[in-house]
Amino acid sequence: MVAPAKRQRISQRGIATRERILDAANRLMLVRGVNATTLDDVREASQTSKSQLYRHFADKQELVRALVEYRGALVLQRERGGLERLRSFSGPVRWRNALVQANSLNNGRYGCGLGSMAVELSDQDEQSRSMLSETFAEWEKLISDGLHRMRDSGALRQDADPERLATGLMAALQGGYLLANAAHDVAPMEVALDMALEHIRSFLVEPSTGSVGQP
Amino acid sequence: MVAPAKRQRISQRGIATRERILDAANRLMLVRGVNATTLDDVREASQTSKSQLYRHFADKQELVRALVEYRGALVLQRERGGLERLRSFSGPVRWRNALVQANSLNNGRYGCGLGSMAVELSDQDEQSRSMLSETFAEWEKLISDGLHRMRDSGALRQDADPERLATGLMAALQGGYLLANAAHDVAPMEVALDMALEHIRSFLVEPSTGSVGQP
DNA sequence: CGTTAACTGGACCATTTCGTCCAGTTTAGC
DNA sequence: GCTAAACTGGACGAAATGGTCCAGTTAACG
Repeated sequence: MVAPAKRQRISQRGIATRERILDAANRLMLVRGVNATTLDDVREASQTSKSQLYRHFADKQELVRALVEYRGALVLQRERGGLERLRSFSGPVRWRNALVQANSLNNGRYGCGLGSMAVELSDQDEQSRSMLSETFAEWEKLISDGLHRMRDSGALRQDADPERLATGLMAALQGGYLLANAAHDVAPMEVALDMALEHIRSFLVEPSTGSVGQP
Repeated sequence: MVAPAKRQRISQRGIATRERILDAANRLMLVRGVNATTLDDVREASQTSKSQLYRHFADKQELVRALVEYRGALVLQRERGGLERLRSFSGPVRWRNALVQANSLNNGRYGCGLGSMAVELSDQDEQSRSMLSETFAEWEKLISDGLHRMRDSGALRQDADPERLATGLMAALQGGYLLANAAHDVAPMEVALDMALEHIRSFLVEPSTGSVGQP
């Protein structure tokens, strides 16, 4: 006989507090990294108190895991918008331009919220690693779905492998973020993405003549 | 008038101790990350004591900076061997195979010693970031020098841009490391490197017909 | 409205972690 | 060999950090 699950009454205020904590953790941990951010930092930035942190999250690890989910949802939501209507090759190009522009606003700093967590957490918390891996897979699927559509519509050759192309593009993006962050310069990210797009372009049925990325 | 710099007498034993500390820090921080590794961890793994740590390094930050140099020297030394005699396209392919095989031994875990430090330190210690950025540049130069030789010898077309190709290859490598680490599977790294090699291959004067990476 | 549980602020505790100090040992160089 | 400085072990201190507790406030719901 199982004890009836104690139903948790949750108020609007509570939800808002939880959101405020996650948002503060998100911002702080993006620039300082997860391990270098303390709970007191989060508490202060979120205008809350210790007991609230521990009411909403069992411990720091749980907060971090919640942040992994939070960021994953943000990224996937953002990407769905940009990738959903991939049909011609101009789609990936616009996608590239948006990412480059966003990253150039901080001169290449901070990198990808998911990628940096993956580096820091993969060998530290198996559950976070697995969630991040899952999120990357979904992200890649958004890309490969678009490439599938391009192939079905005849824009891409039949021998193009959307899954491989999507993985390559994702690796170029993550590697580009990493190098751009180290250099404090968005240029390596541009070069990396252009390489991946060029690679996709080589599978177009009717390759255009212009080079990628420089209008 | 400047006080004469106090010449530091250094013994063989001291050198060995310093080396032992760096080696221990290297191993520990590769798997746990820099911030999650404590000085006590390093002390224990290196079979030394607190006072020795602080004799050889002013503080943790200095140890980390020394480790950045240490790893940079290791990687560049290793890479010089593999990249120095790049002449034909089989060179990069062998290089790829060696990296993939090494990474597959840990099922994709741990990633690149330089890349992971770059993610963790770039927004935390400007000096480390700058050293890492410098090391990446030297690494890329080893690659681009090889590509230059391939171009001069007529293997690569004249319109190939060795610097851009090298940056793209490095981004693919780093992104591949990152995804492989998150997935605990070397496969994404293979796909990423193959994409970059395919891109280089597209600049060959006489493209071979076989695909890259699967013999 | 009144009761109950969610919520809040912040004092407080325990541990971890960086860093210091010092008494004793070993080594380099004369 | 002798001496000075490098070297070593480990006890110790102080601050940072994760985590607990509780008295009081606010909101949900009959």
